[in-house]
Amino acid sequence: MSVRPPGPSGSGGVKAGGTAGAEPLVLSKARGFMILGGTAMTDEAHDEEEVLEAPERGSADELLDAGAVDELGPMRHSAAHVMAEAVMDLFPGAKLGIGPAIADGFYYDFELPRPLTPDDLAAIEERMASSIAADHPIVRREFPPAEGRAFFAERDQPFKVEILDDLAAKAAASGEPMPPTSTFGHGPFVDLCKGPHVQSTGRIGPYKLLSVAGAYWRGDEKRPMLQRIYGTVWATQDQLDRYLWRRAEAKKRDHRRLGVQLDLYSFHDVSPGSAFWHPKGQRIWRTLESAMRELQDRHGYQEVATPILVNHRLWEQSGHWDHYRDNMFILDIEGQAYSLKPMNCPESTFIYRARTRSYRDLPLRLSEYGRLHRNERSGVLHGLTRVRQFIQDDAHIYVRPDQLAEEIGALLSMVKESYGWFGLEPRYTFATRPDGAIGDDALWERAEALIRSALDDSGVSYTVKPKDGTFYAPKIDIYIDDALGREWQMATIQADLTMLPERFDLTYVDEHGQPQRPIAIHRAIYGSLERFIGILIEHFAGALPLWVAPVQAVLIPIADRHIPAATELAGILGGRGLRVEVDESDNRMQNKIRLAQEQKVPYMLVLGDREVEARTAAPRARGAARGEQQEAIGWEVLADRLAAEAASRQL
RNA sequence: GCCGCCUUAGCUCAGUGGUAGAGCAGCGGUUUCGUAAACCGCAGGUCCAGGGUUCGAAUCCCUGAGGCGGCUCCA
Repeated sequence: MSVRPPGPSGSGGVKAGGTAGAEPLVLSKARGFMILGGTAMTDEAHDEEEVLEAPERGSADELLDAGAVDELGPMRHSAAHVMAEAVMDLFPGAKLGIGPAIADGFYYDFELPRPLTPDDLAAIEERMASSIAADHPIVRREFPPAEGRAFFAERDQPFKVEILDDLAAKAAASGEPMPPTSTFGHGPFVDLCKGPHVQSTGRIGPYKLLSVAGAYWRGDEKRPMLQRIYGTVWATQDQLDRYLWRRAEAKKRDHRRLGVQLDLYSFHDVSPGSAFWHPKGQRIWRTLESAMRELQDRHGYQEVATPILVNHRLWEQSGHWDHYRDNMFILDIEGQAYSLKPMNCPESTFIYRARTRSYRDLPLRLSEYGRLHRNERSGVLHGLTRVRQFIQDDAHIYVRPDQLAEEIGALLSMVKESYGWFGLEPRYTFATRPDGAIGDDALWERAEALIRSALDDSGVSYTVKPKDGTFYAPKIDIYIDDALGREWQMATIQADLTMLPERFDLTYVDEHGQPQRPIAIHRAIYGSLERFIGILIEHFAGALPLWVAPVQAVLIPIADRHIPAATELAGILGGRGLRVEVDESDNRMQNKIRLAQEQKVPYMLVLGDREVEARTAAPRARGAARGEQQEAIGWEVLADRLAAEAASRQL
């Protein structure tokens, strides 16, 4: 069964995913699933049982960022105004916050006498329709500043007045004259607004209101909580339908849903924000961990392990007690405050200081897969991507200042290599000193300059996030988008001249016998293993590449008499390090295939009388089209091909 | 943490004040099958927890927990 995107067929301008990664086994190309393209798929409507098919190499970006957005901005902004008009109409006395266009739509914030319900959204949508049908011209009007303020004050719009007062204050501070108050209005509605807008409300295309959410006024949790209505609007009904369809598809590849469906992990309220890893999920984990260990071994890392439960004195020394205590789980043990470690870094210094370090010892690369606990506020927990306990592929690298740039270069290449194993495209940011950081200005300036030049030397493009560094170090952060377009931080590379080196008084002896300060690089490449696996599952819609798949092949005996041969083949494949299962159930072959397909197993190997006779098996790739059949292949050749495909980490 | 919504069988969900339901999964039996669902039967429930209203609560109210959508936060 397939799912069908709405709209006319063949008109989608977006590239489809590639084919299933099945070159060694499958002669004809498996059919890629066009998750965005307009290729109409078959079948009647299925409700609960829709199978999510993966665009094999489709990225989250393709899934959500399809379709040009920029030219839709004015229309979306106008739609926000029309929605505000409708809300003012239905809720007299509503106070308006702000209402911008955003990617794929718009929102508007309101202060209302009561919470909105889904029925309200329907009523607002309906009221919007009449304003759009009336095709009111959208007109800009300027007022002298005082008049503008009075206009919104008279209409009892305190948030608008606050915005104007802030503009006035800013103008006064800079000595510039206060600009005139710009408004846009249509029909009876007037809003403080710089524009631009479409010419009239009739130009607003098909729209839909999506959700209501709370949002602090001006993003400040000390200010009132407003009600934010999110909506989407497009130039054509077809575009709107497609957007809604894409949204539904993205939801289907949510790792929280797929984790249950694929039996990888679960969450239980006895430990909110912490995953229970099932056998198959743990296999994914081990695969990723051993791949990273291998990469680290090649790059001269040494693995260490440090305690999880630590006396708070350590955190006082590191600065966490002052800067991070709210996020730490603290326990009283015989009258002493202990904490579950939220980071590995301070403890690595004990290993550094275990003996006198020579300049010849550096770089000293200590890696650690330690379990970390962070007390995240309940409202922010989110599947595997925001948890309270997790494991990082962490490392602390102690270098001489002259070695920093080269080491960062090596790290960037490790990121590139390992993300390439999954076809992920990282985005880089450079985060600078935040307010309230520890350490003196000179060290920060030096650290930031060193990172910046390492970044420039490496040739990667990056954006700067001012004041987004940690309290002890500027950093390079690497981001990925998930299936729903949310951005997640993955890898991080931090150049620490202050916390570990200064607060723990780390030294090495230079070639003149003098003590010197090393620099500590904190880095994690996957970042949190939990988060990385969650993102991977969404990226591949659960259809993990052969080398990561928890079950790489299911052997399907057609009848019970074929089970012994299937078991024998499973032994051969297992002997080659492949993870395989034999389906010994008394299901019919078709059902065995269906179940393996639903579990997104990369290969199904069918054995019937012909195959058992010839000691072959008929391979079927997960991406194969319905009805597609492959020629049987001899067991040894099959084992060679599968093992080679897994070893090469082919996508 | 804040605002709103949600929580019924292992999973997906129906049930809006009057005897707790379906499909899938599970178990038993029959079937041994050629590329995405064989057939018959059985069993399965603290209707999230606690309190209240009512003759009677899965259903209405209150409190709490967890989840979802956002906001804030995210070393």
